Amino acid sequence: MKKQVPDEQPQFYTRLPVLRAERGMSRKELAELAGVHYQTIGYLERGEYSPSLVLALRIAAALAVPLDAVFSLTPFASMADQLYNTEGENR
Amino acid sequence: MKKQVPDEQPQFYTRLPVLRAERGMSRKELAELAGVHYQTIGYLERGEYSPSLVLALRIAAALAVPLDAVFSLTPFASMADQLYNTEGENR
DNA sequence: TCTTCATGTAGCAAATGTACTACATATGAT
DNA sequence: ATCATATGTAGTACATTTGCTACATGAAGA
Repeated sequence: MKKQVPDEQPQFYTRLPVLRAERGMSRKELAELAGVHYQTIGYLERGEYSPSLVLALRIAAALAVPLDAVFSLTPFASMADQLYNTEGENR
Repeated sequence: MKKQVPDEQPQFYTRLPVLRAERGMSRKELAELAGVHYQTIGYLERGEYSPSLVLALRIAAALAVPLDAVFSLTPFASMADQLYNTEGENR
């Protein structure tokens, strides 16, 4: 069964929605690229469960970025900040 | 149940044994750093099953390398080759 | 309005990850 | 010879992931 409410604090953080938006992909498209069910992408974006390593690797490959750019144990800084904002402490 | 014989071709490749050896860590030590059971590390090194994303991230963190340096969907080139061998095609 | 597409919610069934315990073997040190 | 450590094998139990199906909603367009 899925988590109906994400009451627990997240096990991981993801840039999936951002990266997908940047590429103008729907979940369905990304899912097909990664070879998974399109609902699975939704569950990941909503943090309803955390993926397996191979799924995460396939997603990163489909987005053409290293895995650490998509998933992390610690929160991501906004990419805009990283690019344009000197104040951005986190990487 | 675990895979007794790795008859299927691997879902992923790992440098875990090499990296662990370089650091002179036992599986037990690494397991404690990553917060998992020490048998779990063994299963991963033998390719008996593939980890969850968070476990993989914790292991990479314990080894102080990016995840892509430890796990990959495609085979790794030897680090020695990468460092000393111009012929090394793969990264 | 009707249709399509993207997204959310709900549930079930099957596969898999992880912890844990126990035991076997090899190696190195004392 | 004994002991400790590192590693492999086996098996059980439980939680979680994943695929899949179905239905609801909202937005965009014809």
